[in-house]
Amino acid sequence: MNVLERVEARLLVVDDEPNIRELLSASLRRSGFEVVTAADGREAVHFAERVRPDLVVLDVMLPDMDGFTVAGRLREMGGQMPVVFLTARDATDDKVAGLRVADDYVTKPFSLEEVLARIRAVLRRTRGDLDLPSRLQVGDLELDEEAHQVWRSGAPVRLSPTEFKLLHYFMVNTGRVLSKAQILDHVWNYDFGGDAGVVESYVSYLRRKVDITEPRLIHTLRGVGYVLRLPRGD
Amino acid sequence: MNVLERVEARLLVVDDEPNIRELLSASLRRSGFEVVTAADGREAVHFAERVRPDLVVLDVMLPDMDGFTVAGRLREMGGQMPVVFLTARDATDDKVAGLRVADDYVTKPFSLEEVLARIRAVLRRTRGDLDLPSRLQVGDLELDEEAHQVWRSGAPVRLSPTEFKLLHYFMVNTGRVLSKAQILDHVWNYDFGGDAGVVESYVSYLRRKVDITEPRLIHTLRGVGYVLRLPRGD
DNA sequence: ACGTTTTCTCAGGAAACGTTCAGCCGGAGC
DNA sequence: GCTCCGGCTGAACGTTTCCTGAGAAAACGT
Repeated sequence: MNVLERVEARLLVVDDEPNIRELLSASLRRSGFEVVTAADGREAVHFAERVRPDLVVLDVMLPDMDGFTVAGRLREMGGQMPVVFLTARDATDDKVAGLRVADDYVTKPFSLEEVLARIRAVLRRTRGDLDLPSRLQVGDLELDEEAHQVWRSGAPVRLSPTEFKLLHYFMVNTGRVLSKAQILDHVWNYDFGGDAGVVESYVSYLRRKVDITEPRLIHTLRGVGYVLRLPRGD
Repeated sequence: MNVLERVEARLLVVDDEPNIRELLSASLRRSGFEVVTAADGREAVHFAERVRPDLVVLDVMLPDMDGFTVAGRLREMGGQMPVVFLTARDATDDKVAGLRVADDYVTKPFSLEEVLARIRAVLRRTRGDLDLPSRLQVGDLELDEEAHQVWRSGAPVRLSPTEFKLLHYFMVNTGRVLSKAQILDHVWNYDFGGDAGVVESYVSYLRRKVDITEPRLIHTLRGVGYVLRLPRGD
């Protein structure tokens, strides 16, 4: 029922920066994953052998060995663990080429929603995991993650990338109150320095595009945050 | 059965200000938690190692080391103790960024109800603790903590943040008489300078919004305080 | 290189909220 | 029955929070 109370899968997170490592593992744990972390390639291989994760989140740049090398070792181990790479946005060509061996990749600085979406998509593909639906629905509002498309009352709605990510975050957390800080942390890149004002703007855009008809789904809770839900009368 | 007679969990409270430390630990003990306190980072790590708390309440600003550093040491210890940070409201950007690795955080000056709510929410998430229900019910009055919503006789009721906190405090203490001073201490921030008159106002607001129908749940005990309960065979 | 889309900031205005206070009410005690 | 006292509530105030439109800068597509 509640995404937060179920272990979706076991993940191995590999990054040498403690901040990124903790940011990711805390957030993934909150989303219901079981998480083991490693700080370099040696540790990564060691833990992968021991805990047999369902998926590995792997930074390309590691102090002791290349991320691709680590990925190779993991493949040699069998068990075909899928890999999601983390890479700098300005990666050089040879690195981009290497990414082809990955099941997916995310560029730094990322947003948590981005990473979560990729992880879920890969798990869906490799495990045929139907517990992770690609289509979300609340009332007559529908969102298809794979098709990257949204409908309200059957009519398609055009959203910008940020608007889409925000709506997706709302729909994954239907019925749960989200503070502006929480939204900022999940939908915007982790290096974003701005304040919560931008969240207000985007909520305003979203309402104009997908919440002009009754019943209203996006509700403001003054001094607390926002929540997406059907009004419950019963 | 009584929340006061059961040890809910073992907590470690870390703050260098003795006032805050005592305020928190006394209140948490009264709520059924087992509490150990520490005044700085060194002590915190030491006690965490010895008593293995289920959760750590950690001030970001400590005399010897940064709260995030302490949190890092705690994670290295394994056992994945969740951390609730305490921070000043006007925290600078880099500190806000650090808060993303926290399981939750509360800004100073806080109210005791706020801290308790966050602690319970985190314990619910990390331990799947169903002894700590997110939904409270007294008669036909219902309150959902997560959804931040209230119903009376099935009909949703809109409450301001203070009204919600006050009702929550009443419902957690159903059947127990609460003095105005007690209510002030728990629901309002600890630096609030006003008098108990504001409690009378808010009880009045609450009655108007959630206690207009029979049977009345909020009762005045002249010269003593208030109590929320079903009338017993009156 | 050009126009378009997207993202973010800012500021005005509107609404909700917190707090105080004064006048009223009703029960308790004399 | 009268007086006190504690409690109730409506009004008023300043403050906070939120919404939205306008605009600048960056990214994007052609």
